[in-house]
Amino acid sequence: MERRRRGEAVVGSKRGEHMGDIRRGRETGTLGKLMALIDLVALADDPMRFTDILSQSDQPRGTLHRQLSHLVEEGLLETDRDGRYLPGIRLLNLASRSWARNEFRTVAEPHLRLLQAQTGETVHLGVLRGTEVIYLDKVEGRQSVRMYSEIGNASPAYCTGVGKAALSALDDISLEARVSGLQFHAYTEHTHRSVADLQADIAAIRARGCAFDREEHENGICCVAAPIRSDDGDILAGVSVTGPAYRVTPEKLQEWAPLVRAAAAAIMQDIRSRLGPRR
Amino acid sequence: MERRRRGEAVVGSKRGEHMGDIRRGRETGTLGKLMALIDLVALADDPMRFTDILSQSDQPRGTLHRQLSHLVEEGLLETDRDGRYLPGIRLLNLASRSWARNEFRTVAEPHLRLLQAQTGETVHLGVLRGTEVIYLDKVEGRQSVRMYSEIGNASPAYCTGVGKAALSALDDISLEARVSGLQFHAYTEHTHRSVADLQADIAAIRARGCAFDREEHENGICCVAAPIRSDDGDILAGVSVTGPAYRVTPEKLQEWAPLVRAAAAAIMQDIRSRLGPRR
DNA sequence: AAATTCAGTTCCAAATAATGGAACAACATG
DNA sequence: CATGTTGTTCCATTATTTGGAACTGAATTT
Repeated sequence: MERRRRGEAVVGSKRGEHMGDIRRGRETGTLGKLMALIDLVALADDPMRFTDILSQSDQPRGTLHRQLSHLVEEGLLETDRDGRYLPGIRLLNLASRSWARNEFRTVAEPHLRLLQAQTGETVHLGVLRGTEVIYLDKVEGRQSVRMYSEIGNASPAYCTGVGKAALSALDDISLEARVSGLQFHAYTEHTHRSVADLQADIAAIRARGCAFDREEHENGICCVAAPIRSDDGDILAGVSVTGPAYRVTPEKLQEWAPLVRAAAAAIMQDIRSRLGPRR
Repeated sequence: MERRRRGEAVVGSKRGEHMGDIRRGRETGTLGKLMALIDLVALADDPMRFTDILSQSDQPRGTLHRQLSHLVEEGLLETDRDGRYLPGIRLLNLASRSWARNEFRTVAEPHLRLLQAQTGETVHLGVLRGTEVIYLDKVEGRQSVRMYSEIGNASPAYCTGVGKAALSALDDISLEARVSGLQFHAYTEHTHRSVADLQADIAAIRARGCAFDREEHENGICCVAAPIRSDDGDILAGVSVTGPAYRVTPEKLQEWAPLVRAAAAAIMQDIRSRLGPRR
């Protein structure tokens, strides 16, 4: 009668907390199963052999084979010379358009640049998606390392400045709904360990108007972030200034807080006028 | 069973003309139809309303509605506040992984940096896909503008240095197969107008070991590029040095040609040793 | 205010594509 | 050579997608 549920049992295992997604309920049929496969391959640390995928997706061999063939055919996956599966460059191509014309990002960009100029440190823009933050943009200073590696990246909301800031813009009920049942991974000794920890922090963030990340996600990295929210609650995001702990001292964080809040406010103002209210 | 490679007949030459819309959808069943929709939305210059999509995909209303719902559900598309469809950020997220762990790109990266340091101009790495080039990486000098906008971008092979270089690494038969029937769009007054033009250029490129682009794609932009090919022909790509015509004079192009060829050679060598022969 | 168009949504029998089991290659490995 | 491992193909069964039509709801016209 009921076919087995896709996704759930399959994808999550690898690295704890991916998929804070809120897509319980609706099924997307064939597409959902294929996306679960893409996720599986894309999230893996190495190219996957057919058998690896077979063991982690509970599809029968024949079915899986056809599914993968279709994905390869469409360029969403590729095979290396050993026949192992990798994410395909078609994804890159689709993403570049998604990025270049993202309205929110476009509107925010000048403010990110200003904030970068004011602080001299790296500025991030990220949107909340479920309980993860996806970085939409990044403006770096002089010592530019690699850019792309961060854009499009998903990180847990509970241990990043942008993520916590965005969460703080939710009302209590929505917040509770999102974070309850969250798995906390101890990235550093400062990472929040429980929902209670997180909620306490978020109360402080609300009072203060900005979030701090003092080496919660990565040792030696600190940031200040402020929440961005559209009036209709459609956009839930954050902007942050990030840098190495030795440069970004607690005093600096305090000093930058107003600037970051101002940037967030300016972005919200621009959203209001440029993107307009719901028509 | 000899499936045909997709892309060939499809590749739009221009931005505006979203390829044959519903390409031969049947190849990958449901997925193919959905991907055609994503393409449609991603290639459009503006968000599309339901009706816009309806008129350009020959699906019945009910079907289209469900398809779009599924795509939105999976985050591949999004709707703005007017209900119009846009590419979704999930694409960005998937792509960032695709990019960060792309073996070829990773291997090439240090050589791109070296070439950038040697010339001081922007260095590109692109792979050939059908008759388009997709840019995999970019290393810029001082006056860094925006990065992401180029990575993942697809451009016609016939009017870009990287594209022509990559094409030159094909044997005559494969080349003929790819470029015959190609539509030539006159981006500038120097853009090739016909297969014959292109083939003549490619003969020269083969003899010379590198390709020039003297304002063929964009006015005021010139480049030198060299082909990259793996022994098994699996990888077909190119590396280039690009800059504004006033800085990148014909003499400079000549001067850099050996450097670009050397970079390409070094990348090929690394591919040979690092990615190893077919196991 | 009623009528008409337009834009989007829902429904369900019929068409079609996906499924899953099993058999089949192709290649290592003991 | 026997045996296991990995990947591929086939096809009756079954589930999913399809497409036409009917419905909503909002804007525009009469």
